[in-house]
Amino acid sequence: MAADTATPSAQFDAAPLTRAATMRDVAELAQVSIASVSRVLNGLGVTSDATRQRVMDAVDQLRYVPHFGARSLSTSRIDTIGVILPDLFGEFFSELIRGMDLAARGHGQHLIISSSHDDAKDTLAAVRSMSGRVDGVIFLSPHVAAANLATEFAGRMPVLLMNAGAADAGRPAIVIDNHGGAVEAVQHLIATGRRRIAHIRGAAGNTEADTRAAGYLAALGGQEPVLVEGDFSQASGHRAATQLMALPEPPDAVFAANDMMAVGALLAFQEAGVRCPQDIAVVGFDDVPIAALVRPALTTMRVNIAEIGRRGVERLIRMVQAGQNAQPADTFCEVVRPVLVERQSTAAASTAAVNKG
Amino acid sequence: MAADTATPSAQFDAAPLTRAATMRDVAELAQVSIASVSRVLNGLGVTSDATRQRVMDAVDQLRYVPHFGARSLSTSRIDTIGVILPDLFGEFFSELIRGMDLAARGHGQHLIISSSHDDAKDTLAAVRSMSGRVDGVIFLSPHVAAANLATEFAGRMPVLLMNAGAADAGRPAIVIDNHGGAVEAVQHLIATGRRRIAHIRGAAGNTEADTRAAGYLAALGGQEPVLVEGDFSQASGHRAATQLMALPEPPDAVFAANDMMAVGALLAFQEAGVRCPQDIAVVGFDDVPIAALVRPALTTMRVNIAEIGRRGVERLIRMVQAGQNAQPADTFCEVVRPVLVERQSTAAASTAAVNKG
DNA sequence: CTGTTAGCGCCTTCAG
DNA sequence: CTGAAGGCGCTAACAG
Repeated sequence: MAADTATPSAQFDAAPLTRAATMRDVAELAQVSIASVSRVLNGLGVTSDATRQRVMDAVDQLRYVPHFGARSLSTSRIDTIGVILPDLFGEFFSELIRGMDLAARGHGQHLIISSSHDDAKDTLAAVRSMSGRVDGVIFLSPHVAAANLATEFAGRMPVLLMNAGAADAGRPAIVIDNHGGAVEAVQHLIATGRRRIAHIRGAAGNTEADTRAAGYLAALGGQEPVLVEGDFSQASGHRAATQLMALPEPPDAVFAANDMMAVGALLAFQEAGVRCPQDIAVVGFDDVPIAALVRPALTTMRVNIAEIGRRGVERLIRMVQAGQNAQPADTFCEVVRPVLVERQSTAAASTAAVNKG
Repeated sequence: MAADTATPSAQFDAAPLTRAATMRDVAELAQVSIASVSRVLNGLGVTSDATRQRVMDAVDQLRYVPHFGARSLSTSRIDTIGVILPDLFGEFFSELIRGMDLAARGHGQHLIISSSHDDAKDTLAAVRSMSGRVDGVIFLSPHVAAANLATEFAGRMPVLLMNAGAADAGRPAIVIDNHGGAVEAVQHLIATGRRRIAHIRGAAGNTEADTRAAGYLAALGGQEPVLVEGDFSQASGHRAATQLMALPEPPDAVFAANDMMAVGALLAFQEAGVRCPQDIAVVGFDDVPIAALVRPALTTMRVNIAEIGRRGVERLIRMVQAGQNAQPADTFCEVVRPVLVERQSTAAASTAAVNKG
């Protein structure tokens, strides 16, 4: 181990703290040219072992860190991707970022994020403030029409849409297969012997709600639809379930458009003495953590959020690289299928009896 | 292919898509000097209305966006703060980022985050890859000792610690008052008439667990301590509760070191026919969303995570600014107190009878 | 293998 | 009020 503070030879560099060390400082200390320093640092070109060693020593001693802005200026690379998010639900948000960050890091990219944008104006401002410092943007805000984006970014930087409803925007997108997921949920209920399946849907006008409801209707087969509207909140699920129980011909199964409403419904049934899954089966959507914690544990359609985030980042990186090579962009829409997670809330009649806690 | 480098001025802006517009392009289009463009864009110096207008028009037309790297190079500012996180629990993560992002945006700063670092090596790599592109770093990883950080960053850039246990690192920090929170939780149980209070603690060695357990012991007063160890998971809470019920003298109240263990305990009591809050009261810690959804709803110590994130960012920004003015750094430890949220799980005997669903 | 030399895009004195 | 010119730190040709 060498001396800590500066105590070099002839010339005194006793005050390196005044200013961040620069490549030139390293070059001087190592007695080489700055070009050599650059080569060593970037592993490009060829350098003698001796030179490399001297440079590395100097770097350590000076605690040199390359100036990002300068590098970016001369390479015209940013190695950063931006993510613009709406006001997202806890678990979703963190899982998404986890997946994105993992992928980004794996590709030597940084992630700069801007969250909680609940109106179009706000969102657009975030986008603007990002441009110039990111190679591309991933977009999850449902508040800005794809059209706005198109004009804002036309030919400027790659944009990947991941908002629900971006399916046919004619731009690169990754979306969750809400329709397919709903179909599978209903089919599962049918397969486990349920004969009167209701749907607690999300608010009309919400793309996700609409698509899931459409899937429900499509999968019903000959059964008569029973629809109640909620708003994705637990309370609305509770209310909806109460309505369902009051029907002259109550259902023996419920497909809720998301887990929170399903949980609300479970509580309502419990309070009313309606047993789940014996008297009524319940399926949710999303597989939020609480789905596994409620009793009975909730069967649901799991959306692998982290995976979606990872895919998004990798896709965007490809787009960025393609853009640099002036290759034609891929503007198709990638679809992610939710998978069924079976738990107690839809156990079939025979096994249902076993349900205890 | 075609190397049409020179595009004489007489022509208009037919092909600006080849390359991002630069300040020089704007200057030419607006028929002014680069300096004027800079003045207009930054609102510095003085410019005639006419000039300003011409510049703005050109900016719009060219969709000019300043090159971040170039600006950063000449101003030696980054306007970005880095956040390094461990593998965080869903809700905590998202709330924290929400608060941070809000504060950062309010100060014209960007947030670059790196998450899911579960070992020291990984964490350090993340830190390194950030240095040079952030003005300062907020640190939440418990895996890297403050000492490592100190040497890694000594005098280079401001670092704010927000990991549990950073209280006496002698560096700027913001921590949650785990001890005080635990004390308040226990006092609440005492105040509502409980006379034998057990604690389900987190794993020994975990700073948070240790501190909360210490708070429990300190608040007990004359009561005899009853300690069971868990690991912050719901399952461990379930096991711990089972152990407690098997005691010759079972407790009439439980303070769990976090909500997930409290939920596990609630389920265990429920399965065993032990009524909450009539037979036993339960308090958690954190106030995760599920705390309000379980039945009975869980009394807990709420930690305002978003607020902590906001504070952290604002503090770091102050540190950055102070550092630029070479002012003495504030290296004290800021403490955030959790607040008690009363729900059904600790209702006193008299009101407990009302509890129904 | 190594050093010299232009810029990258922008800000900022300093003259006019 | 405006323009010209130098430099921020780094990379990437191009000579030696």
